[in-house]
Amino acid sequence: MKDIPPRYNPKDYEESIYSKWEKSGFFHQEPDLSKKPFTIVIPPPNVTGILHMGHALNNTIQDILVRWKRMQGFASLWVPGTDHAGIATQNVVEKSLARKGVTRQLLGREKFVDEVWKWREQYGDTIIMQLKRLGASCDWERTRFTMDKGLSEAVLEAFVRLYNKGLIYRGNYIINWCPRCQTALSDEEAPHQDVEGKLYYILYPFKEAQGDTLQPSAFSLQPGIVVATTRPETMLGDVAVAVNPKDRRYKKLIGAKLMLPIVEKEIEIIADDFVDKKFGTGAVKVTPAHDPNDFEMAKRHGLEPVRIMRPDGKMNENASRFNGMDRFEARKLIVAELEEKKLLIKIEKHDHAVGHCYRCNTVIEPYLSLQWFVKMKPLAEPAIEAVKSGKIKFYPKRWTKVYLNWMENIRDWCVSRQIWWGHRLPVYYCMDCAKQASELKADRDSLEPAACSLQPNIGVIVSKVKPDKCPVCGGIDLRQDEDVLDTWFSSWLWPFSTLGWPEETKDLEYFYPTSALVTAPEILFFWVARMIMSGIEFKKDIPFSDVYIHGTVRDAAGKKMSKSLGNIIDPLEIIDGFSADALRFSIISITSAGQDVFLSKEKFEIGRNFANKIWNASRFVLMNVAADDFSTRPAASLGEYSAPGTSLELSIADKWILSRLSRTIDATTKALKIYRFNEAEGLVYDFFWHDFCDWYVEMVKPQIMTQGSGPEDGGAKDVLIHVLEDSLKLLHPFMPFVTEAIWQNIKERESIMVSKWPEPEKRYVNKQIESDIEVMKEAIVNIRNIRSDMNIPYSKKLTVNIVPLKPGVEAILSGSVKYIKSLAQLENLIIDAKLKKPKSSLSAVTENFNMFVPLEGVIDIEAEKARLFKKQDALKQQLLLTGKRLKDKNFMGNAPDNVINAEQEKAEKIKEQIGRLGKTIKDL
RNA sequence: GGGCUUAUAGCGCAGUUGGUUAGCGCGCUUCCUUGACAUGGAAGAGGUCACAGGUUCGAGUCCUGUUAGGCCCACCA
Repeated sequence: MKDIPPRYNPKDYEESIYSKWEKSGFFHQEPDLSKKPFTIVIPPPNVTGILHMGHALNNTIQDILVRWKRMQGFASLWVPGTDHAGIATQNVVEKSLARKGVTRQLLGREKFVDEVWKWREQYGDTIIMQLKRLGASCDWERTRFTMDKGLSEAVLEAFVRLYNKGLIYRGNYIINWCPRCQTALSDEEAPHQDVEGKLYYILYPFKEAQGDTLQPSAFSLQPGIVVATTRPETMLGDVAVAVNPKDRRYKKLIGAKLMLPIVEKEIEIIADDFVDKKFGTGAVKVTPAHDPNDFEMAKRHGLEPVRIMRPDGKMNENASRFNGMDRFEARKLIVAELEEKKLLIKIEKHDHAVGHCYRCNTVIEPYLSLQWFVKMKPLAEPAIEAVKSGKIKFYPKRWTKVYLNWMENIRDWCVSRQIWWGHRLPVYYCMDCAKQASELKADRDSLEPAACSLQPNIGVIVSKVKPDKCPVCGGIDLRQDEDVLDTWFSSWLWPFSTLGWPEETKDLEYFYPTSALVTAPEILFFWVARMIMSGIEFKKDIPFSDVYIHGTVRDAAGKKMSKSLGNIIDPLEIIDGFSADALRFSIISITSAGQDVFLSKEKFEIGRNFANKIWNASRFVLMNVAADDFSTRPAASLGEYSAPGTSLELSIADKWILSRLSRTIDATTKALKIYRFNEAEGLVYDFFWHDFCDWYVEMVKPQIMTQGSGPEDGGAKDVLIHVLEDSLKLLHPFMPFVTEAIWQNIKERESIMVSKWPEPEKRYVNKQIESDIEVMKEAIVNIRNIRSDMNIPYSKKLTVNIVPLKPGVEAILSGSVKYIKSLAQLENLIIDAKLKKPKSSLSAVTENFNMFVPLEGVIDIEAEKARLFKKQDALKQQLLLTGKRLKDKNFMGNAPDNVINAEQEKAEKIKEQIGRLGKTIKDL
């Protein structure tokens, strides 16, 4: 037997165990027709990312599932990988180039993309390597990247199929534009944030003075109409002012001409139902190129949009003397000018939600531009049905509603991005056709205002490979679209693209649809909903049946962990300081079904302490059971001990722990099935620590340590081995390293990772014995309690008399005399219904029994009495004081009720204590 | 504005379909280095389950309302 240190030192094991698993090929899974598949796909982390606690939680959960299913005999596959994170990665590489004084424009597209690939070669595996430290049992041979050849093929295939089905179109619409990244973003990529803004009230004068009657009655400063806006600079692009047709204040003004200040352009007052009479002044400036509502309104009224900004957020030539100025700078100057001209009526504080770029947090500009969109309604319908019908289930359930609500109000998806890193659109423009249409500009690396009126579909060829010539005119001057696709356009294919789609591979056939998806709520819309739609569209089947959504990891103050807040707890630091098992165990223990997780470093002590407990309990078994026993007395043969007619009857303790084990296996497995990870973990924790260590090991210690191995120990060693092994198996998905370290320590044998998940054994379940043991524990706890009260050390053996009060109790206690004697350190235990209270004895009463502990000769009765009298006197003094206060008119008249109540309660408690002491003294 | 979610011991949280005495971890008090483990063991103190109603034989759990947090969505300029 090896020397086992009394501390579990993770550093001695984690690395070597992981590489052993990897070398043994345990992570790799091929289709295996003799087994059922269990498949999960990793939510592909951003390739620029580093492992944060959200990942740690997410991947721990996935690893628990995969390891559990693997042990249950499933062909358990976990496909890892990363996505290319177009904007984020491009930003990172641009930043590092900037340090060398190089811009991407200087480099040119091709060379820049080369640079990004180089970067990804160097750093792209960081997060994958970090997952290994966590113990993740992914099939690394299958690691995929969204820019891989196969996955890129899938992207083109999907795009072309959707286009041919009429589900992809190109058009001029208001999209979310990030002036810093200089690209369009989807609605999901431009989350709204509340900001403190201002509402500017601006007077637009009538073209001519038209007499007093036409002056708006509420605003008599000058003849004109007052509009309210949060973005005054956009007035340069105004084409009208709109009022509600039912608004009595303005009814007569409809059709009147206004002079747009600063620009000095004539615009008209139009009527539109969209306008809310109650907001602002009830009159809205209409800026179709910079506001989605205004865009729609202008369409209804046949007004041409005027774009006043360039892609970088600076004003353009339509902004006259503000040309070239930053949008916020222009805002200031325009406001100043309006004020000077006395056209600025007032400024109000106005808090509202403004879109921000999810990559760089720049304020989004709603911007009219020519982009590619996916028509979502037709895709959403079957995806809604799949969830409504229960084919796809969310855990916890409540996310179903969130999903359905979003899907039912889904809007088209802008998928083109004006960046270089990503899948270039499989779209080609025929320049000859374009010339004929005269307006088309296939070369659109700058979004000039003229592009607004492009006719979208002339000369457009969508094809996976570049065609030789234009199918319409035969022209050979074809140019590919400069844009790339949204990264999520590749991620949404992940469940099947990683298995080989569009080819019909064996993997795809066997592993698709996958079993479960584990993810954070943040990407429900980005990713989960879209995967469901793409799965049904391209594979004609749902991508997964279960979606488990875990909580968001926050710091102890409830803030989301983020680099900018500096409240990050680095998982790798925790692994180094506490162990991977501690990280895994702790993070699961504080994560109840889908609730957010509040983290602080101390919480990892739970896991570290438990790992150490497992280590030491196992150490005890290993030190007392010969290595041979593990093979010569296999746990599987346990059953025969309890078979009738055998000489080796199991003891009550053995039967009890086997019953508890069996029920723990059952409950744990059930909890895992419904994704209640913390419950499953808690069950094993309680069983192992409190049933097995605190009671069973203590109960069998004497016979294990005094007798040799073999049948004469009454089977306890077999039970000990059996329960330990099953416990380790139950713990393995949660704490893979420590359980494997022990497993390998027991003797040379195969990994616990591929051992069989325990089955509950009905024949061991015995509720009667479980409740009997509770009575025994009650007796022991009561004796210990008296010891504690009287300060009697364990070295002093006691004699205890018990009077059973209920039928059956005598038998129970008589059957466990040896346990009570050893666990409570008794000289003698007398169980007799006719016993009377001996003198100088303390008693305990429960519904099952009366207990007397004679203390004559054990302690110095007189000295103890003296000590208790002294204590009682002190309490009496206290009571007197409290009583005085309660009679004090001054106190009672002035003190608040709660203080008086507290004082009264205190008095009651002291009285009680005095009473108890009095009884003890009398008993002695 | 719509939706979701939370309120249980000093702190952080469990408590599945209503059912004995409401649990766990940390912290606290007292004791113990006993032959697996002080990252441990034993004993203990500590709760009007946010508030107000209601349903029920029975409510921490279900319903309604109130209060206070948190999150997500949303085109009132």
